[in-house]
Amino acid sequence: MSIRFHVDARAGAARAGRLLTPHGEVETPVFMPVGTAATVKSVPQDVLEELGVQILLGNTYHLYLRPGVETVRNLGGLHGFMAWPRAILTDSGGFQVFSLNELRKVTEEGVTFRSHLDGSSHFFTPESATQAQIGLGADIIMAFDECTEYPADRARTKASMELTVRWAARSKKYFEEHKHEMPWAGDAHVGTAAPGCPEERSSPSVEGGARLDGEKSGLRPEGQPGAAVPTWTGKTQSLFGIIQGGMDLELRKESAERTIEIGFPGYAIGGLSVGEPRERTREVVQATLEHLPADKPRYLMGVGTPEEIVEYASLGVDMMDCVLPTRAARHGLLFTSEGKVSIKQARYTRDEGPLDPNCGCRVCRRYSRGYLRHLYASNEVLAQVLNTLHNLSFYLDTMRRVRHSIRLGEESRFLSSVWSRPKP
RNA sequence: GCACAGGUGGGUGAGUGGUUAAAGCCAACAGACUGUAAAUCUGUCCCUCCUAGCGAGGUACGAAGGUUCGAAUCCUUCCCUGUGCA
Repeated sequence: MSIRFHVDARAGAARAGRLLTPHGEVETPVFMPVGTAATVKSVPQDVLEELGVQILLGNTYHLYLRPGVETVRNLGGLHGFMAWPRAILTDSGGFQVFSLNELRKVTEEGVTFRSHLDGSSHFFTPESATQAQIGLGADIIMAFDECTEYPADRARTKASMELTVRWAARSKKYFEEHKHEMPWAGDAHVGTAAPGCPEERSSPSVEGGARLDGEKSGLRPEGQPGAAVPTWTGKTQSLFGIIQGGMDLELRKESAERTIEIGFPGYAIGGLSVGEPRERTREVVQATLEHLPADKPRYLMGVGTPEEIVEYASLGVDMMDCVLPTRAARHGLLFTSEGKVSIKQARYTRDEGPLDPNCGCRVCRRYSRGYLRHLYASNEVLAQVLNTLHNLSFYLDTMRRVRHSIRLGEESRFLSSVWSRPKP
């Protein structure tokens, strides 16, 4: 078994559940911080654990270019490499097919990319993208897809969606034939336990239940070098399929049906948040969810604002990821219970209050807005660290409220329950 | 005191007779950011007025005079700064 998913509470269309992965349990609905280059920019992994991050996202394209899949594999796979004991999901590089628009060429066989780092040419196919992801060793990996641009006419959307379906089948075929090659498959490749530390314990486990509320994982005793990765003998990765179809509800349905027919342990809704109006996003999400199996995790890729992730969770989405909290933080935009705060503004220069009076995160407990504004204005790296810490805390806290709310069955008061404080 | 080199908008620094209210960078101010080519990007950034525009006036390149149709740019004197020599 690779992953298991249990829905154990519902509130309207929303569901709360548990996703059991080889690297611990993930409570859903979950927000997954993005750590593209094997790092959630500016936050160390142990702090992410303390924040309660249960699963991280990494990016195949970036890691393939640097440091290279073999390097990561040799250092214990992504888990060992970045010393992250909990779950990881890697994106296939499909999104880069979209975002690196200027530097790519798509054919039936695959995509030719020009590296944004040195201009070198690389050819990605469903097979190679899957192979790379197997090498990286994330718990959940994604089929190689084409994220349809917006706007796109029906013909283009249909062609793109069908290409993604064919690629999904190829990704799965390759995966089934090669999944045993993952870095931590079986006993032979279990990370690299720290020398002289044979009793290094496996940390999160399904039975023990990953402690997600701040307890240290005991990943690596202090002063012990070497990546000690939790072992998960006999466990394998899981490959998720991705639904495309642009803004066309029929094509979304067809994409869902054909992707489900191929068969995956989880399904993602891709191709959204690419510039379309927010109402359309909601509409497409809602319509697409109807065609996804209720017993499989549903992952909405690339969203959203705090309000949006709550809304999508209420529609029945189980997993979401977004660069917004981390990137916006680095750019001085902070999400709070009282709305967005652009901490760079002059009005905060002498503000001695906390960033968010209703937030219990380490940043809000300790620092003033005036100080945060100063750090940002002074271009201090700590500004990025603290800002990211807060935004991530806010997102994670929001999702905790969502889960709690669902478990209480507060379907009618779902949103108000989550936004029990002044709404942004 | 003498000899060089300089004095440009909040800072720095281009510009050496005419699309120059004056490049670029920084600062300042505002905005954007949604499966991360992002510690990034965009806009504003002398004053006043309005019909808000590649609009109208005004002020501005140390100071004062001068040459010229026209000067930040050329000339004169003065003031100031740096360096060297006394």
